[in-house]
Amino acid sequence: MDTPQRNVTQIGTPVAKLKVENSPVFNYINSLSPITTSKTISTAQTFSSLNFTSPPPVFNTPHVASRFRSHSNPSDPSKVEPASTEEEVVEEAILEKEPPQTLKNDSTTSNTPRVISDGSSETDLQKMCDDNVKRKSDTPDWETLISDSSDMLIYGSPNDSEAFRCFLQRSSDSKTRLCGATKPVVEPVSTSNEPESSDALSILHRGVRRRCLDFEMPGNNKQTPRCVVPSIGLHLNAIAMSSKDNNNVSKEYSFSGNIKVGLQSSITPVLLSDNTVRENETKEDAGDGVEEAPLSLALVEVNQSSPKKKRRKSEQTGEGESSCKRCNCKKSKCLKLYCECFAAGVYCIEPCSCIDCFNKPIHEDTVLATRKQIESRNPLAFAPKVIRNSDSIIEVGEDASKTPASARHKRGCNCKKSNCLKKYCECYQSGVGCSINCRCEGCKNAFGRKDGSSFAGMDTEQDQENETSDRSRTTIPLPPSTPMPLRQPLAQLPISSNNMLLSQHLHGASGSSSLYSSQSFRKQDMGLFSHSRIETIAEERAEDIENLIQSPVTNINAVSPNSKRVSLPHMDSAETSPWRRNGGRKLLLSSIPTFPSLTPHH
DNA sequence: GAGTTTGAAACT
DNA sequence: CAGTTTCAAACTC
Repeated sequence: MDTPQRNVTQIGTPVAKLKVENSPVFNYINSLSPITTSKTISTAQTFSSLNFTSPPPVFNTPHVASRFRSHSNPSDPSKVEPASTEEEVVEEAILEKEPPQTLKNDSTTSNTPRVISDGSSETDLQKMCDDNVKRKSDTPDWETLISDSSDMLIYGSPNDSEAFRCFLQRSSDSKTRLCGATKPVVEPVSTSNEPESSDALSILHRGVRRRCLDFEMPGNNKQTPRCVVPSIGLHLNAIAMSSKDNNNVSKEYSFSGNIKVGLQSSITPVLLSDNTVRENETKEDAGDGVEEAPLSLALVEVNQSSPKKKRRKSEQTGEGESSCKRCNCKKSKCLKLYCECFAAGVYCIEPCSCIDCFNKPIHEDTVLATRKQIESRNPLAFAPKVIRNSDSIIEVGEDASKTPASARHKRGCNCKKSNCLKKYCECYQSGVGCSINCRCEGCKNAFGRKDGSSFAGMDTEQDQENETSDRSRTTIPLPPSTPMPLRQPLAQLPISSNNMLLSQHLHGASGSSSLYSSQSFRKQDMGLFSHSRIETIAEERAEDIENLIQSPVTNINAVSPNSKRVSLPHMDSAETSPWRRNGGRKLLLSSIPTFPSLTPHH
């Protein structure tokens, strides 16, 4: 291993050249197809096949290679030196221990980062992903290992900034994602100067990945940029938020799980500090600061019993205790969105009371396939359901102070009988007000009515006075866990929007041109940045975060031309979605394209 | 804890 | 795309 690595690494340096040329490795490399062959096209196709939109022309991101290098270098840390992308790639290929596969080598030797440019189908990618995982770990027990080992092990992303970087990279270069998919191993370490631990981390990360369907939670700086799950990837959200117990949080899927959990799960309207949240989430990891929300949550739950009761308990008590989603599916095999775990992008875990569950690492393939299928039907199926905007959202005819919530349910609810006053209502459940996206009847959402005319406590009852005015007057039941003021700075992260964008991008939303994609990425990046940043500075002043979030774009998008409340631009991802029936929404969405290009927020 | 209600998801 | 069915959570008793 050392030899090849060294040689390869040194390729390009005059001194080493002679040695290298005599090296078997070098010979081997020479025997390969031209290294410089660019497979950008095929790569694009690959993405296409994956339903990814064609990646922006930002392909030659060296980091991709470097990222992969990380895990392959542990054997020779000293060799970790700035090398060209190609070199790194080759190096890795060699270290891969895998027989020289034409395809792979082709791709690796191309200028394009090691995206598998063989045009393999997503299925293939998934397989490859699995293969890679297996190959690298060489032990099928990682999963078990991971499960057994505490999350401490798992979330060892040593470098926040690295994670963040990864996300940026990913967002700016879909290829990276693919790479990640094909190379599930996380390599935040790659550039983190921790070669000696890279292996372990990789392993751990893999474990994590297996633990949850999709841990990409950009906001979670703790999270390793495990450019992982082939297809999806978007459920960043999910995960963390998975805590259904946090009534309000449940479906928010914010990037910054920590923050959001704190925000919404909290009984108190006060934003919980990151620490607070952390404590609730994972007491085991207290202080560790490296746990990832999802997993930690899951782990926490493992220690719990009677999911349902616990959940209710939690809800009722309003405890900030967050936990993973726990389902109770009986017929869906936890492979449908009915299943909260599945919907949240996490595997079912012990506390789940599901029957015949397939949503487990063991059935990873099935899960992924199913997800893929669902996403093909609705690209945003796994996108955050709640879009938490920044304060920029302007409530029509409302004083900002009256704004029920800065967040809105992506698709809106369709309540008929609950008046949006019960958790049947997704808006209410999420702790957000109904919006024009909603098709609810007799909306009395305590967090804000569809017409944006009321807010719990200050409900004027003027509108809708006709119907059940008495009811609404009586008392507007608040959700189990008292909703926090949704205007909390951190609660307004444009998080989900990113998700959606990502989603769109990944699934090649119709008509998404390169330019568009690029813009999406911009947004994404921006959002990611925001989130990551937020994560990173979780303890910094909220105002800072707010500033961070309130980008021009956000502001612009926050308001529709007619000043009506508008969903965030990412909604545009659903612009053509068949499942969007609401005409009003379409109208709003149509205005999106007019938004000025996004500028890199960082 | 069992049964009912509800609305999202899935299906046709 | 609308109507219907299925499903599981939320809720009630």
